[in-house]
Amino acid sequence: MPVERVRRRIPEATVARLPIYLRILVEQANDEVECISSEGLAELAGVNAAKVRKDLSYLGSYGTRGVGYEVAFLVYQIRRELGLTHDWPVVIVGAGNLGQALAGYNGFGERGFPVAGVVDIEPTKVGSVIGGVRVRHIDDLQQIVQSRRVSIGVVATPPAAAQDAADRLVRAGVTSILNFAPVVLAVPRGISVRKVDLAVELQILSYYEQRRTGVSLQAVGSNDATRGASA
Amino acid sequence: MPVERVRRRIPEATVARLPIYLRILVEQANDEVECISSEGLAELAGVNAAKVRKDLSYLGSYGTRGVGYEVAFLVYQIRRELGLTHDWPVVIVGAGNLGQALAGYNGFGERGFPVAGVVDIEPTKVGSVIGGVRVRHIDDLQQIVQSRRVSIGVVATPPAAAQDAADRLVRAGVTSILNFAPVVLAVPRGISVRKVDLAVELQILSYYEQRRTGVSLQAVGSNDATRGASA
DNA sequence: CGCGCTTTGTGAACGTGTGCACAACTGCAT
DNA sequence: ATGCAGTTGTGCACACGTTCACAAAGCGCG
Repeated sequence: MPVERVRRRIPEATVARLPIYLRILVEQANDEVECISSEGLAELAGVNAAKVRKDLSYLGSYGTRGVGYEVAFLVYQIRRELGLTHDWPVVIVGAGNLGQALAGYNGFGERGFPVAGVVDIEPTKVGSVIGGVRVRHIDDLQQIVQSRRVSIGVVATPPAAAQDAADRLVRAGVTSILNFAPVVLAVPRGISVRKVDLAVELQILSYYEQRRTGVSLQAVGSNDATRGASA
Repeated sequence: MPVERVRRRIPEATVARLPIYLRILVEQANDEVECISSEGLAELAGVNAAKVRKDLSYLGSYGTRGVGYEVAFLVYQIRRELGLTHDWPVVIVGAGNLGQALAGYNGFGERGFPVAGVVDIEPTKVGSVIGGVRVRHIDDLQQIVQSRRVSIGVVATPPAAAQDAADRLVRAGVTSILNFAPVVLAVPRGISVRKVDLAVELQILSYYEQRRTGVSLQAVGSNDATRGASA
């Protein structure tokens, strides 16, 4: 086997599922489970077993036929592939409702994304402490990004301010943005943007809801959520 | 032309984009724009013009060749298709950080998803008022859902409580769930679930971030976010 | 040591989504 | 009227993602 194989490209759909597998595997490890089959992991992740196997096969052949996958080893491999071997500090722009909730959400830090700073453009918000972090003025953005080596920025501003926030993040040197504002951000080539739009999610649910009650059809859609058989 | 055509199925990918188009079209209407071309809409939405045309064609042939689409009419048609002709009250389970932020976020109500109630299992949280809504005990869930005809529930609890929250929502009569907890929910067939997992989004960004810095490749992935050319 | 049970890894078929390219059509100018 | 410039609607080819189905391979037992 080659010592360090050339970096293979992993399909986007798979990349989006790896974090789910990872979370489940970590839970299993905490429960002292040492080995898991594709079937078992699939059940917990709410997906097809074949999909799990194909997804994991992109990482390499890390399973044992007739046995399954060693949990701890898989955790290590997925972490490695996702670049989670070290922390990624993030900076949050916008100290409103959402920004505060995000800063106060411990899940970020726990999962390797410590909040390096929260900034706002409003002088009245500057100075207050949320989630153990003092809010600073947006003019300090560059300083925070550079001194803390931040490469991920979170936009949690009102819609009208979002593009400006993104521009400032990019200028400060951030190369990935998670956008919570209901706005399509324009960014230079090479900058990754992902967006989370709560209203959009609700509207999608509304579509299927309406469809269900409208006619006697129960075709139900989902992103990649489970439709299990429990209750 | 048939008076009321049988309900055609709209591809999931298209359903996910319609809310984006809708938001942009409403903004355009506010700016007194009366007519827009697929090209123009595509630019604003950060997608391909052919995709816009194909998406809109699922609604029917509502454009005028050589001219474009009448903004107001399109807004009406998309609203109708998404089931946004009436409000969809939502109930939020979990009055922690996130639940409070969601309840206080006006964007929900403005976009047709008024918060019918916030519930928590913790008696100490009950009674406080957030976002103009008084937090009630989770035992009141059924009463809220039925009296206010809620069909959409939002799970904003800690991970360990999420499945229980979902079970209660389903028992109370909710048929769609938006899940913010980092947990794969098991629900009965026929219930729609969508999930928003902040840590997962960050981990996906981490993957591309790592890849970028690791080797000289700039393949950049995104959900359906734009990669515009501005700055 | 060999046999049967289990589970992986993956080729191949299928389904969904994307984007090009162009015919069909509209509206305007002449 | 006629032609021309502009834009839609869509057939088609291709890319991507999912699922099936099965050979290859490990494990344990007699």
